[in-house]
Amino acid sequence: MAVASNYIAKEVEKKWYDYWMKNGYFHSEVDEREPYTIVIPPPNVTGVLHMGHMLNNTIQDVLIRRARLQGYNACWVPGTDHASIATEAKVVAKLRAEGIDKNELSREEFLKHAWDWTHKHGGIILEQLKKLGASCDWERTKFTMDDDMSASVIKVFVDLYRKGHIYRGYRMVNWDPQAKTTLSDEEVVYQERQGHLYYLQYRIEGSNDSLTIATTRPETILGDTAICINPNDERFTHLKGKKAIVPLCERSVPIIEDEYVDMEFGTGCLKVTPAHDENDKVLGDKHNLEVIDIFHDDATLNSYGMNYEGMDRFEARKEIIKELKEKGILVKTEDHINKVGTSERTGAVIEPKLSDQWFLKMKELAQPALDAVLEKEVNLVPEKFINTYRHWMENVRDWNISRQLIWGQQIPAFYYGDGKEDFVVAETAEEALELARNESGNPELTAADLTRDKDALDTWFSSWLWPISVFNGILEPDNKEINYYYPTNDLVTAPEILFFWVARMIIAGYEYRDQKPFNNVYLTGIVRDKQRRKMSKSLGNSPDPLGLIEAYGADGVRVGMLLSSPAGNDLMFDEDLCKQGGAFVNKIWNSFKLVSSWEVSEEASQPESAAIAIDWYKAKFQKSLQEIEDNYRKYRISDALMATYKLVWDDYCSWFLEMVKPAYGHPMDMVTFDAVNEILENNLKILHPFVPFVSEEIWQAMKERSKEEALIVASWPKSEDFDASIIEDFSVASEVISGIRSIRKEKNISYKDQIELQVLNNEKVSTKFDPVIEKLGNISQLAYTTGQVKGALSFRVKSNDYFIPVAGAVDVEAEKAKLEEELKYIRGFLQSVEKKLSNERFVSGAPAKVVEIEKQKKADAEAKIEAIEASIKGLS
RNA sequence: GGGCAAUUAGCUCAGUUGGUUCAGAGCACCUCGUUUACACCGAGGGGGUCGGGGGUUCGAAUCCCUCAUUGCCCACCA
Repeated sequence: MAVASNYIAKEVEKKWYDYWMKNGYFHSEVDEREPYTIVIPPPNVTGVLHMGHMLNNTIQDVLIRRARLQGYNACWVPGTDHASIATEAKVVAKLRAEGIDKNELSREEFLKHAWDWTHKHGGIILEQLKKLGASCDWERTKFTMDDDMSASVIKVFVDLYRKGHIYRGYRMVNWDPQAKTTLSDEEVVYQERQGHLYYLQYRIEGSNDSLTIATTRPETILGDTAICINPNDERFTHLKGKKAIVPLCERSVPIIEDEYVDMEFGTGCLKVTPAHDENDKVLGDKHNLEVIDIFHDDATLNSYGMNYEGMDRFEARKEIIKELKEKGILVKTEDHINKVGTSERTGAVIEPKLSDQWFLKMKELAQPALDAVLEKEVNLVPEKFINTYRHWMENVRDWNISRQLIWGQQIPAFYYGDGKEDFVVAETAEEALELARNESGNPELTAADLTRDKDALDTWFSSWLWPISVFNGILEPDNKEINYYYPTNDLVTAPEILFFWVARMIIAGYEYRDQKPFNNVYLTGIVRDKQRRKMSKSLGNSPDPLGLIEAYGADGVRVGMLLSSPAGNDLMFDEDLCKQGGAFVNKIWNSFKLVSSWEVSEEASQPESAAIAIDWYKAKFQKSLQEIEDNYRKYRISDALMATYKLVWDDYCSWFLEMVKPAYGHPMDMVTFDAVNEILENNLKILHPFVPFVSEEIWQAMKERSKEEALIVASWPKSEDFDASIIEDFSVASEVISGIRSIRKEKNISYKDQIELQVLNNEKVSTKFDPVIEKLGNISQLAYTTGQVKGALSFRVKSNDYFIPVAGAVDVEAEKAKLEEELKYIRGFLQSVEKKLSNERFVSGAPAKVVEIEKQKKADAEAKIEAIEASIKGLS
């Protein structure tokens, strides 16, 4: 078969991806084989591929391809997430650019725009994954807003409500004023910002006295409903029971006492704003304080803002500071670093806000999920995340699941009256009406009397069902797919979403399947740049993944990603790694070109060197295979790759192929050729998970190949016992060859010129690899000698001396000096061993085995010294 | 403030229960090299008192204490 002379990744990769797709190799159906399942962490439907996805999905593809080769029914379910807040924000921005205000649209109209947007931009990311080589079962592609997925979410909501796990409550929540929705605690990112601490003077009612409080948010004084002091603070005893006047709005508020107040901080006086601070809310509840919310939903001031009404909170802060300064109320200003909560999605500064929201009680639900991880039912890789997981699960707080958004599953709660509690929860409007009639005692209610809750559910409230709902296990809990594929095997994701997603999937798994959702969770690191900065769009430090694939090939990029990514450690991404990956791919390709260039002849007989090489490589392959298997078992993917890399590059290319390479102009014998092809096939199998494209290309181009039609569905090599002694022998032989090389180099003897090699064999053991040494050293004759060879250059391997006669070029003194130096080193070594052995405490304290080893070392050293001394004698 | 990790060659990292092969790998670097696949190559080489200090032990990169530095998570005192 003709083989292209240059490896062009781009053409090759497209060709084989299409071929795999056409033949349905990625597709899985329930059958009698054991399943191996991965569900993809669904990326944002309108997102584009970033380096984190590259890493993540490369690992998943390696795992799934290996499982496929091992004969499992491998199923990798792909899909996307509707990402309610992120997508809705994009749609709102797009509409705004077109001059359309979201608030003027009906729910249905907005949804139509959102779906249009989703259809237009959705799925780009999945197409990008194909370029990477991801062998997902595309026929199973799911979207968290698919009808059945949404139905599952609604069913679960209703079920949890009826079980009493979901409640509606008026709580302090994280409010994103830009998206005008609440966020869960996990969606708030705290950032350190340089701010100020403002000292403000409050008058004491009915006196000329005043007190000073410190605040970082002076605009919130308009919502103050108390001043709080520590009852133990003697500085303020005289203020007890009095009232203070809030500046600007001149409201009279009580001075309350609570030990919560830190006497050391600021002035020891705290202003209490229950509507805008969680801790103040707690104080407010405890002391029955009035709650004054001074903001609109978009964080502009409302009527409590007086003449600042309608002004944005930050603008208002500036103006209020100005006014306070003018009026002499602002006593002083200090720099102060505070942590500001921001929205993970929009970046807006979060405003604590009181509102009616839906919550899921977590404590009880979390227990089985906590136990599962602690008892290693579910393994976290690396294990260090168990601690973090436990800490979170033990302190889990109720989950705010409602969002003031349209894009998402609408909460199935229906209001039938004016009261806060006049609602029912049901999967359908019909059912809701039925329930409402019962609850209200009014059989006259009609569908028109019901109003559905406007809020949508948090996106994670759909993703937490993902491993179940992709197999329709919520709606049809007994269907054959869920029973077959669930629990899945491995989940590969970023540690950032351990709580957002992983923990909640485990919770849902136990609640709805009474079983874990996956056996293992592989937590990848965060992809950072060389300066350890997290890769991000805003920093512009993230390379374009498709550009990398273009430049180095998908195989090259995959190798690059994996070369330095131990589980759980951040990955310092460097494009050079992709370059290295590309070089590896090229090496593989060229080694194949070499093999395919050989002429083969029925008449040729197998050289001894080739037979030995084959025996050796098979043993070496088995040894590496065991290492590789072990690395996979421990999820040390980069180590598995490195072991494969070294086996192929060093052992196969640098040694094996050189050993079996036929002499110039000579054909290769059939026995060797068949063996080389068999070896090549096995190499390709272990390479395939890492470099699927080039390996398939070679597989398909091989002249001699097995019955297996495609590498992607071939069978993983079997582990066998191997002969360790031949590997030992080889390592001696390779040292001998190195010795020959260095002498050739030293004396500038071309490899074209044959040389003689004589061995003074002190152990009287000949090496199996003599024919190999002869071939690779281009030795005309390898002879054994009983004495030192004069007029020759020499080197030593183990206790044997090797001599290469070189006419008139021997520097006896230099040779002698070399040996003397070696002698000196060994004597020093011997001394240290003897010292150890003469130490009574060592001999009696250490295990016999260890003492034995030391004794052996001593004997070896002594033998070596003797041999070298003999050599020196022989020289002169 | 609380908790958890980490600190080994210029870089990224291995080093399982303390003791053969324990000071390693890959890359980078330096020297040399057109030997019939590949310069995305080949052959050699340099480079670390295993963060500092102390302790346990016959013996410590490995166990204990302490200090330093870094990272992450949680909490969020105005």
